[in-house]
Amino acid sequence: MSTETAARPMRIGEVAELTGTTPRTIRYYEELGLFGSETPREQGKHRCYTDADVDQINEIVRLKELLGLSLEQLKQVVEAQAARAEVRAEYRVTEDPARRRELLLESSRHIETQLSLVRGRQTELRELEQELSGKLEHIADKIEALAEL
Amino acid sequence: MSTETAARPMRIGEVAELTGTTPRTIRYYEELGLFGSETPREQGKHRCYTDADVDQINEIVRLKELLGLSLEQLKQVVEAQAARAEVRAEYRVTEDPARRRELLLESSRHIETQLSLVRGRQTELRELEQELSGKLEHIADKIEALAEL
DNA sequence: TTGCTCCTCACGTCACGTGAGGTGGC
DNA sequence: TTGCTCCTCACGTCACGTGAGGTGGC
Repeated sequence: MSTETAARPMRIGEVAELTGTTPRTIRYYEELGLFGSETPREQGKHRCYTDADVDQINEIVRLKELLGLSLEQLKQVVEAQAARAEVRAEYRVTEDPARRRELLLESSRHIETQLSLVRGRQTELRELEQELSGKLEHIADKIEALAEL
Repeated sequence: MSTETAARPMRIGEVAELTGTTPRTIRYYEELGLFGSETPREQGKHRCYTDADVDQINEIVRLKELLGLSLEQLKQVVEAQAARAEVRAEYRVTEDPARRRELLLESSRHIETQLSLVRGRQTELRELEQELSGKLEHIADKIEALAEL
């Protein structure tokens, strides 16, 4: 996603521009716990972000805009992702193929849930598109009929 | 859209169910002027709706949900439609082919604007779908690799 | 040191949700 | 007449916008 070579730290204004949001929105998402301030930052000091944070915010914004998820629902998505990342780290150590398989299957189910939401929206949009192009065609016919007079 | 034979009048609760909204939402849209109460209804009496109102509300809800338009933007869409419907009625009387053509072209432009919004969303959803199915494939590969152990 | 961006309240807004108390119409 | 749905305020909520007044860091 990000083409940065170094993990240059960023401030909130830059992150807002990169994600098409505002500083207020980013602070609000942080307040709701939508992404983690691992390093707890002293009160009053500037927030500091990495490329990974930009990716995270971009994903949140996209799921919100395109699928119409609420921030409460997005929090659950994010928490599920974090939980799987943690377990993944554990299994990388334990090396039990059966449980690794289990974990991978759970990830699949999670992604498939999102995919079905995406496809549902696509279907609705296709229907809307059909209706609109139908209207357009109807108008085109009328214009042609006028030309033949 | 509607399969009713008679134009049976409806009350707000039924309309809410048919459009997947709530009475509150419908009253709010009316308050903002998103659809017209042609017959000005005496204070305190029940609102009365037709199948045409149901269609209108369904369209508003769909544009809002799928394209993410605000109610302010939707009001402009609705007003533009109403304006065109009025002019259309006029031209049905006057019968000037040149002006009819002009009006039809304006309708086309209006619909094309909406179509481009729909297609933009479709592109974004396709990108999201690609990413998600890419992830899914990646996981499937990993599961296969585990099976080969 | 000067500017700019950032900080934290805190109130405003949009799009409704949710009662409270009362009336309409089959 | 009884029930149900509807009515109108009016306050609450979610997802931020928008200042006000002050501090951080290149």
